[in-house]
Amino acid sequence: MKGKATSFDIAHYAGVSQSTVSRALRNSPLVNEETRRRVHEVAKQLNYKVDKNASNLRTQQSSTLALLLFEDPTSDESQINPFFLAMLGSITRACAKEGYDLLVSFQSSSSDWQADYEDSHRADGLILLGYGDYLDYQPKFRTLIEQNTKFVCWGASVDNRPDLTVSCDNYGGGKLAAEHLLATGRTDCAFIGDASDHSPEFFARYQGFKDAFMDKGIKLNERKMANAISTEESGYHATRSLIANNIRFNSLFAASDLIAIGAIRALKEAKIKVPDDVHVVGFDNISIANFVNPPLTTIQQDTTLAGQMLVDNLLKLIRGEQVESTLLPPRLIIRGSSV
Amino acid sequence: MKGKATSFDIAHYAGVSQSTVSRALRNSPLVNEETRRRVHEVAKQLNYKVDKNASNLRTQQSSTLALLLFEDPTSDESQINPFFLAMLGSITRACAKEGYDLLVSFQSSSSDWQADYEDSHRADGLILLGYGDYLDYQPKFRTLIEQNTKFVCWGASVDNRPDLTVSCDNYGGGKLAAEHLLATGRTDCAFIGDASDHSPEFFARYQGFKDAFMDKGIKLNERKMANAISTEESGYHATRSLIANNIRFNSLFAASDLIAIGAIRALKEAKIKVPDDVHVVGFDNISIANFVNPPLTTIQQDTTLAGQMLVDNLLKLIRGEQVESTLLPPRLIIRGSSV
DNA sequence: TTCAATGCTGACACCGGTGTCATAATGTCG
DNA sequence: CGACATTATGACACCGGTGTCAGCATTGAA
Repeated sequence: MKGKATSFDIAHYAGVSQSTVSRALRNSPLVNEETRRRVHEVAKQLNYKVDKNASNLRTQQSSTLALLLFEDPTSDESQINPFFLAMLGSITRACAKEGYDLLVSFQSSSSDWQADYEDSHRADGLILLGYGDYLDYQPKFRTLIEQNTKFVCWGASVDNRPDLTVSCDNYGGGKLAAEHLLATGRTDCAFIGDASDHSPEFFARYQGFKDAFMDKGIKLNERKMANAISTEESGYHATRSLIANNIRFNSLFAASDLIAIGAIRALKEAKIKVPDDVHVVGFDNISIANFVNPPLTTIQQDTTLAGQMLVDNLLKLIRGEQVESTLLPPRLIIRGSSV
Repeated sequence: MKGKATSFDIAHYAGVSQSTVSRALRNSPLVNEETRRRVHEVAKQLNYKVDKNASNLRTQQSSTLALLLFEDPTSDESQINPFFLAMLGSITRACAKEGYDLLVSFQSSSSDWQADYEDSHRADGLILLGYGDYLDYQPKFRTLIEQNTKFVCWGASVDNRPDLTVSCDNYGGGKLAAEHLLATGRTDCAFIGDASDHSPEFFARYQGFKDAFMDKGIKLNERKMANAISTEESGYHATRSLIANNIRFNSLFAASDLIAIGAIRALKEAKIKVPDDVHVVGFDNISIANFVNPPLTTIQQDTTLAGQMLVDNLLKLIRGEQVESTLLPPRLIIRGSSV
């Protein structure tokens, strides 16, 4: 037998027609039990596997999803945000559970995506993942919707289409962080992140945080804020600039764990003790968080659930079913950096 | 226009035959420049994308590679080894550079792989990634070779087929670690990892380490060894058991960074200071390594190069070209845990 | 006995491209 | 001017499945 076996080969050896082979292998109720068994038997012997290309071509679907991972262009290419890697893991598993394959692609430039996976029938739908820059993405989202491309995205919301988004309750998470710091009595708080509306997720975290303080009648000092993107480096520099400007605080909320880790480095360097002098709270609960010194108190996002929801919602969209907006509950993880 | 445009639609609007469209879009030299331009023009207007399934079916190749990631079954599913995630990143990028898509799949059980990606024409070849259990994998490797499946693997070597493996020079890396510890005068050394031949990579690291000590006339004490798989937990427990058995040492070589991080936790818990009392050296240079306390001295594996080599070699195999065994040079990264 | 219903199977068109071959148009040279 | 090479194009088979429809045998009801 040269080359791979085809359904015709199976048909030949099983003494039936190719049509019957196709039906038998998909366990169609139309075929006789005895025939079905024989066909399966032969197929196994010849190590036959259905040709996905032929099958996909005929059925016009690929049972494959594509994951587009948007990286912060400023970050080092080998240093992918561990939070997204955790998401990648859960998405992969969710896909496998649903019998879908997953194509993974890193998108470095936000201007021209390689979003033709669906057009070219390589994937039935797209999952977009990244700390979104809300403003830049909208035009592209519109194009995707116009072309009737099925997609869901993490975090960044899509105008008028809340059903396309799965995200953590960032606002609620910010509140949790604030309430924890308030409970420990550290009310003089700094914020490192991006409180502009460019980064909607960070913005929501900040809002929740601020509002929780407001509820207690405490107003955050705007001067005790510094912008940072989600990298250790950026968190380090932002915190250093606060310190350099002689800004004092006894607690710090970072918009992500990576930022928090950078902040701790800056604090240590300035001989400011964590948690004695400053309590630190991060966001994400990436795996490193437990191993830094001191272990980082943080707001956990349930990546397993998130991946599952992204995949579930996307499959529903593909099947044309109704999807509801999805907001996942965050959870406070208390560790050494704040007690 | 209902549904997606096909090459026949382009043909219609460009006033040529479908054959010509196909040729024009692939920039065949057979088609007239003017015709080519017109076809491209129409295709762009209709947002036409070649149907990958049809194309793949005809050409019998998929311009897709599949990555099978083998997880340590004992590790928590949400905690994927960061080293592999770094590899995943570089492999993805290498694939993109070569114009290949990448299918990602996690394999949890080592007994029955989902290795039918090639049989079903979903991928042209496989990349196997994991801290391999040499003995278990060999039969499966043989099957793959028998079925003429194109694959390369990281770390684990394949009987008689060195060309199928890309790995770090683990032996040399072990030596580097040893020489560094020797240079700092810490000759009373413990090893945490797996020095059996079940884990060939760890074994090679240990061999190199041991031999470097031998070269200086120092024989490692077999009692100062503990088995661990590549997780923080496992490293922690292994180290704790050494301490519990009252085994003393002034330096420690861990077969991986995760193990080293666990070891440091155990040491700290026992009030043993790093690096004052014990120097610690890990292996991998995962991104966490720089952020633990103290920052971890380690042996770096060049994941960018590794990913590139895996992809390059696999593509060569697919094209039927000769491939040579590939051993990547490790590099010592000195940080606070050993100075 | 006749006809309809049921169960099972085979023939065949079709999915949307790619590659081969035939052919028409144009140019070149002795 | 005829023989032939060159260039550009169209017709058509083909990749390996899936879905539809027709056909045949068997069974049951009228």
